[in-house]
Amino acid sequence: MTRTTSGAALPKSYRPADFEGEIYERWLAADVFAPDGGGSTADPDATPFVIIQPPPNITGALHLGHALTSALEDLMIRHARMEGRPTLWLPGLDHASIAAQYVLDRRLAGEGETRESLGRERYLERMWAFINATREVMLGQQRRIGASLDWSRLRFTMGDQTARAVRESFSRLYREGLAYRTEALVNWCPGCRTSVSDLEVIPTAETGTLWVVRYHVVDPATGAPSPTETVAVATTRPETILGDTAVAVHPDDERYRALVGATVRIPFVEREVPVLADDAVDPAFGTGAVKITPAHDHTDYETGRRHGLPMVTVLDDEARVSGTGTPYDGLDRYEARARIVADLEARGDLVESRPHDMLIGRCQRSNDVVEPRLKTQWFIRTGPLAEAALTATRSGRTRIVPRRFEKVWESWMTSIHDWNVSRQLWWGHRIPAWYCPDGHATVSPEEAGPAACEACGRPVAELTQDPDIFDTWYSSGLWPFATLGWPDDTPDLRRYYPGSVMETGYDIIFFWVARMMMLGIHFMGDVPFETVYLHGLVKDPFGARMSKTKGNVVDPLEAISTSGADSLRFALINGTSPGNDQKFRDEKLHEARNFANKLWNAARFVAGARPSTIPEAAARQSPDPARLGPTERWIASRTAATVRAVDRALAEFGFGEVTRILYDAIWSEYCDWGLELAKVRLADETLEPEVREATWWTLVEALDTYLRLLHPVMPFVTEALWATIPHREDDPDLLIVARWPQPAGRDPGLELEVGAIVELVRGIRNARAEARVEPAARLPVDVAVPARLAATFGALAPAVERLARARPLRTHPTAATLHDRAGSDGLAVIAGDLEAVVAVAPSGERTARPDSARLEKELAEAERFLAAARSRLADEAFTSKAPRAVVEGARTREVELAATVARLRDRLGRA
RNA sequence: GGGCGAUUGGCUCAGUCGGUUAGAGCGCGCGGUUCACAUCCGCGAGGUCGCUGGUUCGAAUCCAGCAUCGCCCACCA
Repeated sequence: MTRTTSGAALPKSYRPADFEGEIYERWLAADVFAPDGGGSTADPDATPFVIIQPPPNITGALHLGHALTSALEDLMIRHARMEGRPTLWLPGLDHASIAAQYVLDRRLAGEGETRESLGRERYLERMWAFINATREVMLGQQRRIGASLDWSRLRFTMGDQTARAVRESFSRLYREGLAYRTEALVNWCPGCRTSVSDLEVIPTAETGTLWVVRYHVVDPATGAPSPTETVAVATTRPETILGDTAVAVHPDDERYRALVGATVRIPFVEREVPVLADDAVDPAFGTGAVKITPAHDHTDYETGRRHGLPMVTVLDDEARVSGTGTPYDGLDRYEARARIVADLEARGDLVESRPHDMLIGRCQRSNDVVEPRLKTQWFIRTGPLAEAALTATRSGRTRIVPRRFEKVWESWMTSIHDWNVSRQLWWGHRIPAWYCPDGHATVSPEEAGPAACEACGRPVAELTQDPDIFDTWYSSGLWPFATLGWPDDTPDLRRYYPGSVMETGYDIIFFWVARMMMLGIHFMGDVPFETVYLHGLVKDPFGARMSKTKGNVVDPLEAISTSGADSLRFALINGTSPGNDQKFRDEKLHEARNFANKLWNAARFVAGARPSTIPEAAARQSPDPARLGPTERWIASRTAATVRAVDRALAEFGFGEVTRILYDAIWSEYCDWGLELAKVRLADETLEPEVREATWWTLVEALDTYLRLLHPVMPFVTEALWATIPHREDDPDLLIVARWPQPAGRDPGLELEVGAIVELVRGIRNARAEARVEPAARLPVDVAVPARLAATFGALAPAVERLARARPLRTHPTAATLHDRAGSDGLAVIAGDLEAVVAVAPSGERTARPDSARLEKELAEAERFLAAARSRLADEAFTSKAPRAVVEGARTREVELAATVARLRDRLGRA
């Protein structure tokens, strides 16, 4: 097989839209995404690297958060792939019960239909039609951003495989006593007409009303309510009065001590209920006496259970008053509330009403006010599961990045409640529980249900399946192993479980990460992933959450079409750190696009700079070590430094650091100095052709390395550019499966020497600019070059001539000979121990120096630093206690500064 | 009420296992048709690193307290 450059000239302009799609197709055709794909170059014996991604909801379009997730996960997977590890990143979609039904219901409403009018079967048909239309959109968006997902393993959480896993896992939990069915107070959303988990209830700060209501104490003698003896209670929901079954006070509350044990009459329902003492009552709030509605309030429910109170349900599924035997039956909760308040006032039992700031629980999906209700539902006992999950994080088996979230994790996991998994919806996995007319429940992993009732043996035909479905997060929690074939013992499951990194936003740590951990450990006997990497949220430029209603969303596809997927990826990753939110602005996108453009042009330059002695389709060569000058060695050394820095950042999940390092290295080092210095070498006809060839191969080598390093962040442009440079013998055809660079040796001494010369060039440019020299003018420059820099300076002199526009450039052994020869008319430049004079006026009148202001400033600064260095060195505490290297550094620094100060004073004519 | 995070030049952000002179992009000022790039090049201005105190030879970095903003958790009706 031939390994050659394509030789095709790059288009002049960087236009990502012209090649990104085509490159993705090439990756697909080469079959390089799957760990066992035909184009994989992975070492089959290496430890696989597996990314667990949150499958996006099938209903929505991708937003920037998805784009960030894809960018980060793709970065990790590409890096691991280039390291030669088999990599698995399994794509999928989540069926999102509530979200999907919410969307479809609204659509149906537009057609004058409802869930009920269609019926379960036709409704689900509509749902499948709906999601089949959206799924391609969702998957297409991930392709656009360049995600190298293994499409051969695509999974949907409503697929048959997941359905089996759901039934099997739940049956096991039931048999193990970890799943149980009971009547309990659940969060009921009247809009969605389903229960929701605690996590899906959003506490919302609102100003409501606090009503103080008087209940009449029943006279034990007459059995009638006393007209005068009353107890006042405070409530924000007067309609729940109808469900009151007690009044509670704090046991230590002197005001009410005598009342404990008494009976009060609840208005309207005329129910007689006890006054009892309970620690949960806060004597300082309201009147210090609280009405207890066990069937409609979480706190009251607990109180009710402690005291064995009756639980009276007074609201139906749509939050209408029901079954109270009062005229309020059938009224909506808020209408009933208004009537009840009015009627209380009429009776003279309304003591007061005042505005009250409080937290109201609203449904995450529909925003309706959630109503606690008693329902018979399935729960999962989380205690033992959470304990195992905590053991995993405490032992370090699974670690969380950044670490501060471990604390959040701990506190949540240690105070976790049992998980209500029943949802009164249709779109989702049906709970595999069957009930017989005698009330026995049988849970079966079989789709058709059990053969007969476990308890009484009634045949399945007489059993009825639970109408409810599972909370979406139940199947999501099975994701890391259900997608690999569980409950079957498959090769994939053995090879790719547990996963390496689970990457997601910190906002779903409890929804998803916690559930995967609990279920994964339970069913697989090991954690589902070794590392949890949490990214921050993408906010708008003002720091607000992006939302459709605010109209501040940035569409990733639009960003891609204007700036390219590479730019969007770079923009999202650059300048971010784990777990921290970021504000996204167009400027970030522009910066990223400019960087891609820079890289594009650098590669174009390299391609065009090939010496004519190298054939166009030449095989890749390493530069001949014998022909390398300081320029070439500097480029190689700095490139090696970048490889090490990037490796270090990647090892610490510092992805924002990776982009910063590469941006600086490619732009400020490789382009600004590497290419500029190399240009001079390549154009130098006095050099042997072999030397110029070595220069060019050095540029190719460095460019190759930078393209590899940048590929995980900007896969498209790097792949496109890599195709234009000669490849090594052992390189594959595509960069995506090429090898990650090995760190090469550095040459710190040479880096310092070249660095000094770079500083001199900067100094000369600065002096010229300050003195308003015509930018294009070439001026004679005399430089004093100390012996230790002589060789390097000699080699770089032609470059200094060009970059500092110095002509002629003359060197002198000492500052004394320099000034002797150059006189004192010119602009003085002091850069470390290099000193130069730029001749501005060949025959000038001896007036004030044109550069005295600049030199004075430099002197003042140098003196300030020198004084600081000296005072530090004069401090015995410093010299005795600081590490030797730090003290030595300060000494060196002092010597250098002293020399600089002396030179500057000399130039300024001071002693 | 508990917890977490942020606070660095006009803006957006890096930088903390303490150590030379705190960085970048954008913006700003001056100047540029240098044959890769005006999506560019060169030069420059601009920061007592939120406040107070402590630890230390040395603090943007560690500790304590405070302030402002944001987020998470929590059964004050």
